[in-house]
Amino acid sequence: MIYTVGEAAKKINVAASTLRYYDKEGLLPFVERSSGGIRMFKDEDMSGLKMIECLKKTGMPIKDIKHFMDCCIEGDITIEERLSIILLQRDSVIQQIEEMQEMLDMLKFKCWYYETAKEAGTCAIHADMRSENVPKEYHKFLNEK
Amino acid sequence: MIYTVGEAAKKINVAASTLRYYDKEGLLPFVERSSGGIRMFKDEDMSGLKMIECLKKTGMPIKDIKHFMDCCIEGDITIEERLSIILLQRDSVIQQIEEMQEMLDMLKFKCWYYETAKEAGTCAIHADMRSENVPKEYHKFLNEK
DNA sequence: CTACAACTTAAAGTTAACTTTAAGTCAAGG
DNA sequence: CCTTGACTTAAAGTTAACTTTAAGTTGTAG
Repeated sequence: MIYTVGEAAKKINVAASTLRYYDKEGLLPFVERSSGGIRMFKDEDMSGLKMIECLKKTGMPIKDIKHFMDCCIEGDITIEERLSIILLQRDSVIQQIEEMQEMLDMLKFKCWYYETAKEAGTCAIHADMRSENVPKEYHKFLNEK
Repeated sequence: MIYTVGEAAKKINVAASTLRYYDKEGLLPFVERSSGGIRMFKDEDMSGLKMIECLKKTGMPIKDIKHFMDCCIEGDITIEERLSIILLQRDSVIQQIEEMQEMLDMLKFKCWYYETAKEAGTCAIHADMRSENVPKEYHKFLNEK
């Protein structure tokens, strides 16, 4: 199956102009062209696009993604380099998830805070709230003065 | 305890210029000034900064954060609005974590892919790899042709 | 063969979130 | 009182990642 830039873009849910931009930046060295110059995305190219999306969504800059894709084209001599890039990215994602989890905990605390305030009709309820009336998991968010 | 902009910035690990920028954008309506015009961050202001950091790190645009902080200043009449903002942000973070988890799964698969290729000395090992030699959790990443 | 939607490029424009610069002011130590 | 480092503002500059525009080409359907 062959896709044009517009079809490929729809498949991975980005704008066609984005794929053209990626191509210009060298992220798509694997994409071939028709005799008339039209980009032809093969099925195997789509997994390349998914890899790009994965690296992009996990915060890798375009330039670093280009480097990785260049390594892919270079072949087996870059296996170790690619492995170490992916290992670093994996660790980065683990950290990002941890940080997001902390942020989620804070937001959950704030949900509780505002739900409690809503019931009471005022945020003042929290000014003299006693520790034992605050769920344990939220204690770390209480203002230490 | 009172902090200057530089001290407050250090405490939450951002640049002082960033806090001045936030102030200019209206994110810090709670910060008071000395008679000479110097910003004075109180201890309670620091938890406001932490809230801003939380919203920023979870992808909320500066303008929306400003709106939230404005609501905080407005008082109890905005409790429901603040609650619904936080609920939406909480749901957004849950989705973001889910997406990151999917990306992590893909990166773990790629780690396995390159570790296997490294041992074999070539990525070609994956061309005719049989499904039963691929760990189950990675089956979803195998190219369906 | 012609129309037309979707493709092509280069170049300019956009947006968000800062960061830097320049010129000047504040406040604490000696 | 004076120096000095950190503060102040307004305005300009930066960066990344696109997006839009303009002018032209390709390829398919009728």
